Amino acid sequence: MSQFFQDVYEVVRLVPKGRVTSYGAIANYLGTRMSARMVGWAMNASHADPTVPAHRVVNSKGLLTGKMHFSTPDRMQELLESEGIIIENDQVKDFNNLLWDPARELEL
DNA sequence: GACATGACGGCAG
DNA sequence: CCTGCCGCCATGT
Repeated sequence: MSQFFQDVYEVVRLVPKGRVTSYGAIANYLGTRMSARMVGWAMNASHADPTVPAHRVVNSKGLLTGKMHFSTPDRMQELLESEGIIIENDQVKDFNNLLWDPARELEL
């Protein structure tokens, strides 16, 4: 496993329950900045690591773009709603307020 | 080795 | 508000 994966997983695991983060936020925090694709790629491999709350990772608009990669397409929404997050039309409601940006939250 | 693709993001039109 | 294009880096054909 590359250090990149471990880093991504670690950051995702730090996301508090009931909060979400975005690929771009993680990419920015890791330094890959604009290469959010790599974060998505890393998440694709997160299947091997169940300790990674991948459902808390959405795209910059709060859309559950990766829900299709879970056991069932509705699994992601289920998990999020069970944490108190409201999903509306495959999108995190009040996303801007729930967003947990490591580059911002961890810097305080 | 070239070309297409992807859990993305930002900017231009 | 919606579309299209480019950048990014690894993977599959």
